[in-house]
Amino acid sequence: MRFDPHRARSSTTRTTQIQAPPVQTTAGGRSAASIYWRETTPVQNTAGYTNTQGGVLMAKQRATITDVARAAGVSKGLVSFALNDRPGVSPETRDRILLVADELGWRPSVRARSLSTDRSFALGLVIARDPEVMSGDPFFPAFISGIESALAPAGQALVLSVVGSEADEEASYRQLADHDRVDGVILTDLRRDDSRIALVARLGLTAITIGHPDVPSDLPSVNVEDTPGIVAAVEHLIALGHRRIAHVAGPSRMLHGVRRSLSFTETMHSHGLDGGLIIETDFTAAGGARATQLLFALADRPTAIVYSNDVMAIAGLGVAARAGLSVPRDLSITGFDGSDIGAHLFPSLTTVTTTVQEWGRQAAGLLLRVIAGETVDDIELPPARLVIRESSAVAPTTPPPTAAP
Amino acid sequence: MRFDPHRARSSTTRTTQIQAPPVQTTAGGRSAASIYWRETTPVQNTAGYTNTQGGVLMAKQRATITDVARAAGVSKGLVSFALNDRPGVSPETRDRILLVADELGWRPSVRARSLSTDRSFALGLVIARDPEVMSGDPFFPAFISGIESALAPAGQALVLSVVGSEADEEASYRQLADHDRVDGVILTDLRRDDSRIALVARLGLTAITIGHPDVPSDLPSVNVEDTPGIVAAVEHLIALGHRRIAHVAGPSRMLHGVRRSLSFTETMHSHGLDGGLIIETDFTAAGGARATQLLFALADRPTAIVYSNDVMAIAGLGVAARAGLSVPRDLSITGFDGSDIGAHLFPSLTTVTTTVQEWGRQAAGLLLRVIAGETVDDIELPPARLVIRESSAVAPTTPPPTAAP
DNA sequence: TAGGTTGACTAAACCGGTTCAGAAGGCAGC
DNA sequence: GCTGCCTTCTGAACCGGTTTAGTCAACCTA
Repeated sequence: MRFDPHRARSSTTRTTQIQAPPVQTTAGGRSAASIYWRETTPVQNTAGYTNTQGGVLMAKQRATITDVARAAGVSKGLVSFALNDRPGVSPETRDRILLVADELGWRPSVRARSLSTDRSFALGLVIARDPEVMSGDPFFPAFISGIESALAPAGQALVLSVVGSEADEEASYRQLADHDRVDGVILTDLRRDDSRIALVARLGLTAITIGHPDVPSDLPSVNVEDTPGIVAAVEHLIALGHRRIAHVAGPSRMLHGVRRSLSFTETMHSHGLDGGLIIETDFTAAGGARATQLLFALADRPTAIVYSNDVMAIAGLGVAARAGLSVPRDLSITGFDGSDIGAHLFPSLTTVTTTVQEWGRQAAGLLLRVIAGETVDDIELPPARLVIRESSAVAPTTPPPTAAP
Repeated sequence: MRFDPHRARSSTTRTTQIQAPPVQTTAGGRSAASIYWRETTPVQNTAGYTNTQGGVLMAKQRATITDVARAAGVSKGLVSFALNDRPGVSPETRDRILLVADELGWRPSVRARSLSTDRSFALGLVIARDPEVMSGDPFFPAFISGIESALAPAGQALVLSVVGSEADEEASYRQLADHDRVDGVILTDLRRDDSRIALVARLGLTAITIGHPDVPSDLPSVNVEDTPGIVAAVEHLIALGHRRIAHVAGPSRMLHGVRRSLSFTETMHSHGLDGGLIIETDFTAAGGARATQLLFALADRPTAIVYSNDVMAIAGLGVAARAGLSVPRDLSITGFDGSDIGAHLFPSLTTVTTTVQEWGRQAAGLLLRVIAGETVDDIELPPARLVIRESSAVAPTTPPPTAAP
């Protein structure tokens, strides 16, 4: 066999010595060395070879398209045609090529394909959240798991980037684009006047958004109506006799935060109530607790609080209990997220739930179609809906204790 | 300009028509079309070109190494040498090449580099958890954010795979390997007799583990001692006078679950107490609630419960409150995770905390060094430590109500 | 002055795919 | 028999890097 520098090179990077000579191993050191065998499928890979050379076990190489071509007695190009279901290949030849490819256990090299087709076969998701906020937030695990369910069958991968600040976020998108890591990105957690809409255009990244941005955007989107959830929560509380209802909102620079606040106010108005009190905070437990304390300090504290996520609502439950208020007797509370834990609290949490996993699945599917060049429509998912549990009940008839003379 | 099929091809995939002719757009349909400009840096990219052809705006192409070579008046190979800091390039030439590369805004193509060097410049993480379990679990967000902090500066990416079952998990690793997506993977959530140790070897994936597997393994690992946290929790409770202490454990097929259970029992024994009661469950809120109910049904119910995660502990607090037990007066509770929300409950949750983000950072760093071929040592991180809050207090002196005649 | 060495550099192969121009052969039509 | 066309297939270019063999001039040594 001819000595091929490349083959040798890639082999040594793919293999390691059976036993590192002691002299190379520093005391206490350890290398990740292990002998392995690149797995091949059914029949023996005729293109593979084994060879010990200088104590190095050569890894069996994966079959390439050239191996398939040689084994099938045709040219590389024809193999490519056959494998990509393109016309110009006779049925018999096509079958033979497919058979041979299968026998050799051939799998296309995503790397080579990427280089020649200028595609990455991967999608990107950049999450810009303080880890502290992300912990306890049930959104991303479910969302990512939904994305995955659409990606894996399509042979695509998800490149995830988690950054703490919005400055790092831009760098992250830039790196994805500069390195051609992904064929498109999913923009989530839209903000007011979100600079990412322009950024992805500048970077040449194909993108879709979760929700409609508030800036002109050509990007397709997957939409979930938050508002029916908030409306339902507020109307539920009003129906229970509550009149002084407060809203603990997420950051107002987040679009969904704004929308929830807005629909909170609108619903209050449409029932002839004043706009209600809105406290803006940051989605963290600490923020939710602080906001709740502020509300309790008011002369006429609200009899109900609509929180814009479950973590803050749970913290609110804690603050209420600590203040000697009984929920729901003295105070009703609603959350937003439908997180699992809410059902197991005492009192269990009335909340708004959405099918986050489905968002992920639909978003990934949509983006894949856009990348494939299809003409797509925006996707509307079932609106958020209210789950009534124990933390909401009829408004107290007596004035709340703190408002008593 | 010569017509170059490849350039034309890649251009059309990278650009879209300024305005899709109405006839191509189905009613209500919308394409993600947008004009963009692949961003280049400082000086005008002399290799770029603009051109309208048949109504299609050609994107400015990114400078390639060939462009740099031409502009610097040297060969491709020499440019590669200069850019990779390899010997054999005169200082003046090197400087000139670097200058030219910078002026052209040249960025190496990760794709081309991947193909020729047989590396992916990415790490993989496969998470096999039911999304329901993952929601509310503060581990992964923090862990991933730690990984990212080590990866981004190194120009590496994280390929994440979230699957629901262990069967899908194997397929996921297989796909990462088959597609050469990553240079290595981080194995977390080790199980008893974990098949992944053998799997990654078979697949030829470089890997590290979080914690020591219970099977022979050559893989380097990042280790965090769980046990001091559990030991501290149990000793804390014993010091408070508790004698009947139960443990609500995670699945026993998970190694960390086993270790926590074991050190629970050992600590009990070493203080002359019986092994305590251990209920195995699944880390979900529902599981934690169920286990707690079981414990309450006992004739001599425990006066303290050590939960192996915070979600279950929080559910336990709910069950206790629902049963009319006051925590910590009638029952002490400890969690495990140090999740944010625990500090804001009433009573706030005594828990065990670890620096999960640091695990991620160290794990990614270690794996990168292994991939780079360095000889590495296992990494030991600071052990978990107990955070005492309000949910644990002196054991009740009177027999618990349910045990009363 | 011939021969050997060194340093800087070029040319070309190579990674593993995709794509296109064109060759070869078969067949129909005139 | 010639032309034209279609189908099937080959050969080669190409994506954008990395790496090696080899060229060439300058310098050193005997």
